[in-house]
Amino acid sequence: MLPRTFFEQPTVEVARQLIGQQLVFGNHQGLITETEAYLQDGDPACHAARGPTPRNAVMFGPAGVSYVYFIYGMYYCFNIVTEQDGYGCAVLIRGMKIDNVPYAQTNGPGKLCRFLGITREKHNGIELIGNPDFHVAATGLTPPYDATSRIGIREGKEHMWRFVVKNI
DNA sequence: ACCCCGATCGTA
DNA sequence: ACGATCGGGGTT
Repeated sequence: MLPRTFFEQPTVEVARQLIGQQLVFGNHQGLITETEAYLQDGDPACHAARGPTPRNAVMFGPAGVSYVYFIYGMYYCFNIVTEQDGYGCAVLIRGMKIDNVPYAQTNGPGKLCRFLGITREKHNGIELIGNPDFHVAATGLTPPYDATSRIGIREGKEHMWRFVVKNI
């Protein structure tokens, strides 16, 4: 299981290194295939860019905790908080490959939450460190990946902070 | 109290 | 490339 110190690293580095690691959620487990980094400072696309609000509060807490938000009136997105306590940064988990599950069901942030059953009501602010039911485990894999602009944002497209495995 | 718009998805 | 969709966050 990845320690808290892993998630306390710079957010872009965490997003990179999460590619190929194993996400465990209840009965389900799979390899993370796509991530995006969101930074408090100098990143207007980040929910925490304008300071703490009820929605983004957990982003400002300790690293290694889940941040789940509701979007477009019908989808949830799952993030893992990064950096030191007090800094509003996180990595959005955009996709994972689960054995015997068609990738089309887990290859987007909304689809992934829908498949796993992740909701803000139940899964926002969950501690992932030392949690056997919900955590990220090291695989030792370092698969090749592409770095691209992030999806669905207006500002901050100049940052290549989306990471996707090359061979799915 | 309310308005606007979004870290999406599916189809064209 | 674009339209559907709609709850709720953020500001009034």
